[in-house]
Amino acid sequence: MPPSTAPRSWKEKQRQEREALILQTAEEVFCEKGYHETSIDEIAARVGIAKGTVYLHFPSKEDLLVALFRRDTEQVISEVEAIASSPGCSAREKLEAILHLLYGELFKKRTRLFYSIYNSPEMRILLEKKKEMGAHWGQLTHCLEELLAEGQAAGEFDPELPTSVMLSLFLNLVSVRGYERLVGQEGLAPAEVVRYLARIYFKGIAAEHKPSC
Amino acid sequence: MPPSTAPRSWKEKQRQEREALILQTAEEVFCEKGYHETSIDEIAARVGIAKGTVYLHFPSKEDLLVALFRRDTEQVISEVEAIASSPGCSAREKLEAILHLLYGELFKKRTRLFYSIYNSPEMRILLEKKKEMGAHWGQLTHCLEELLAEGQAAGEFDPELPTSVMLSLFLNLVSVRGYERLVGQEGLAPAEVVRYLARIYFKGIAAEHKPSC
Amino acid sequence: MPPSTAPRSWKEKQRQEREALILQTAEEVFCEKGYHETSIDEIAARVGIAKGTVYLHFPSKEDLLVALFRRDTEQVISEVEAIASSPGCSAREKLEAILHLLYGELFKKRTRLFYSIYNSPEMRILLEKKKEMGAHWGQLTHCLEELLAEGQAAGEFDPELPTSVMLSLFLNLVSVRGYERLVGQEGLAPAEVVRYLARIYFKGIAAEHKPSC
Amino acid sequence: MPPSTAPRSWKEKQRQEREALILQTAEEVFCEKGYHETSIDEIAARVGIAKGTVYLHFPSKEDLLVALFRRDTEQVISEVEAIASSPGCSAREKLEAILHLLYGELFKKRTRLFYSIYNSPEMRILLEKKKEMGAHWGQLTHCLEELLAEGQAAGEFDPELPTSVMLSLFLNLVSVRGYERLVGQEGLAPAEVVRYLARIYFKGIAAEHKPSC
DNA sequence: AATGAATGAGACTTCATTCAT
DNA sequence: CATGAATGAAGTCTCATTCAT
Repeated sequence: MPPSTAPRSWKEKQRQEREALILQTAEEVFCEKGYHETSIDEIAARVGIAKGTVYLHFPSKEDLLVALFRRDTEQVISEVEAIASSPGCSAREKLEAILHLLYGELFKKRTRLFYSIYNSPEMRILLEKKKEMGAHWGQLTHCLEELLAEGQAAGEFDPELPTSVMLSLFLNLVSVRGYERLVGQEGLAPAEVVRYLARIYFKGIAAEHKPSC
Repeated sequence: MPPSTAPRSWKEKQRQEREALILQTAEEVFCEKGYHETSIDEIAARVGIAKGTVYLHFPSKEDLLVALFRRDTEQVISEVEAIASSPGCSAREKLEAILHLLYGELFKKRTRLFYSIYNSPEMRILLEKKKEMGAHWGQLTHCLEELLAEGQAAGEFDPELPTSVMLSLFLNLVSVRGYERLVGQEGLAPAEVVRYLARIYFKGIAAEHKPSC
Repeated sequence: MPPSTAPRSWKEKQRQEREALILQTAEEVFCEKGYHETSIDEIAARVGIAKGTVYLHFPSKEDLLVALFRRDTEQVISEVEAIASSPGCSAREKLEAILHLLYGELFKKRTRLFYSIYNSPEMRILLEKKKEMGAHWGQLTHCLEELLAEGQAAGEFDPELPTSVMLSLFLNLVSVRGYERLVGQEGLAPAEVVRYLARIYFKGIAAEHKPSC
Repeated sequence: MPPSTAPRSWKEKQRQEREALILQTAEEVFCEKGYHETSIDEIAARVGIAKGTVYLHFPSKEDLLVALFRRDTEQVISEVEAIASSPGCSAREKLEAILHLLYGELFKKRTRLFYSIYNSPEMRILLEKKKEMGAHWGQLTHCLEELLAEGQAAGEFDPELPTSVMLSLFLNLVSVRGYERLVGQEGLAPAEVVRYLARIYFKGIAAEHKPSC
């Protein structure tokens, strides 16, 4: 007997797989062409299904975007929270791990659109209409902010800096443009880029004098 | 006889003023609603002219966006270059002045859309189609990169950091989201935000003072 | 062995019951929302079966409407003919009984859609496409026309009036709008309305009593 | 100088003519095929304009129907009220004139759709959604009801009959089906039909005994 | 027999762009 | 020059119908 949270049947499983495939494809096309320049027809064609089938899974194009954003946000949140709650690490180590996560392999697959949405006014307007950004996004920033405050309390980070400023800059360490420029054009390895960015950032926010000096 | 760059006549002057007004208005509406959600009709209506008149100045909606981007880029470039070529200042002072420029009063009026375009895939795709980003944008990044390299050469900045990484991060100091969060929601003064950001950034990229050890 | 017109088996009986239920439900929804605004999905959902099952009984949405019309027409015809062939009644008495029938309890359940179809161009066009109105409907009007002619021959009704005009007006005594206005809004009892309508109609078509002059 | 109610210019005149032409054409196609079976494309094609042009005049297909209904209702109301307020005529004479009006030349051109809408549940639902039926239609029925009451008060009509019943039946004297049957199939002249209908109706509602007998 | 996921034709509607006035 | 009515391509979404399970 399957557990209660598992798909009830093979049909249900197939359904979820197809839904995931639509999301995956939509993400690709949205990234390539942008939300407005993408037609449902094109997504359906790439998946290899009919237009109407997309609407069986998502009631509108907007809802497709919302679902995408939600999926990516939840993915990122769960991974970030896992890192944040790992014991025995300093705040800096955790934040650096998060940076690696966002900049690493995951980046190409999931976080791209996620960050595009974060920075594009067009998409933000759409998501705000659906009241989607608030809850999830707030959860993520809250988690990061706590890590930063924790670091300040522990004497790792400069306590005079407002955590909101530190947070804002931390979020801006990761950017699609930066990725394209440094990894795509300059040919740097993502891990290398992260190392440099972390070096600059954490040195920038470090507490002035360590007591032990 | 007027100089060659000046409007040849009163008519020409009026024409240029109207063009500037259209650009200004388009920028407002694009920022408010996003490029695709904005109709030429709405821009014309806000300016108080007919739709056809917009097309006397800009051959297409895309070209309107391009002109906007070009105007803003040129504006920023000229101001940035003015700062960059001011004598008797260190690289850090110059870069800090540029940061103030981008984050300051100007931000609300001009740089907003400029930065949105920079970060939104939808708009970048459009501009790349028109092959507009390259030249102007390259000029700006080149100018900044030189300042950073200059600083490294002068021993101000850590010479081990790739200038491209420093540049990328410098560009990400300014972000619409950050502005909205810090200035809009948290109520910080732009100048204050810049002071914090600069403090983190320049401390982060500062050269190690090995001599004093 | 069951007689030939009876269901051959329990399965067949069940099938006919389901078919009747679909018809009944379709009638309700068509009346509520109109034919075009009603989806097969909604009918199936209200019956509690799957969409495909509806198609096992009726090959298309149009055929569903046709079957509905046929069912109602046959019902009305059989009842009307029963009244028409009852012995020992005057034409007027028979027609009045028919009026009561159409306006009475039956009205809410069955005749509503029937009359809507009769008066709505949208539905008449559909039925004419399927060549359904002719036969059945002709049977009904023919029956009524004979009663009217019978009444004229018997000296009950004015022989100078064309029976076609009398028939047309008789048919228009019953109307959905009239029912809604008089019974629904004004709160008159259906029987009362029929009494008034019959009083006007039969007085209007009564033969002149020249002998008594 | 044109009067203030006249079109301000030639442009405006042309606009109104085209709008009338669209309405006229829409009415034809709606009558022929029914509202839902008619596409905006077809209306535009018949008028000889592009689809988009229809939308310059009417914001939606529904609004086109509403405008049509309003135009026809206003037309009928104004003519009916003109008759109702003509001096020196009995109520019966006035009502008979109204019947002639509705059944006459006007019928083919304007009143057809008007009456179809009145009797079709599909269209009534649409119009009720737009809250259009109430005001205008109420004005018309009120006017007729007053005439009937006036006739009762004057001793022309049977005072025992509820005016609402008389009104309802009066409205049902005119019907598209009846017109088609009697004028279209039987070949009776409209005026002749009206004469018969009026004869039946007014005899049916006549006061029992004229005092002068 | 029953289901309901999949299909795809077709409807409405928008809006960038053109052009006669 | 300026206008704004007209255009029609293109997009989103619905739903009657089919068919594999």
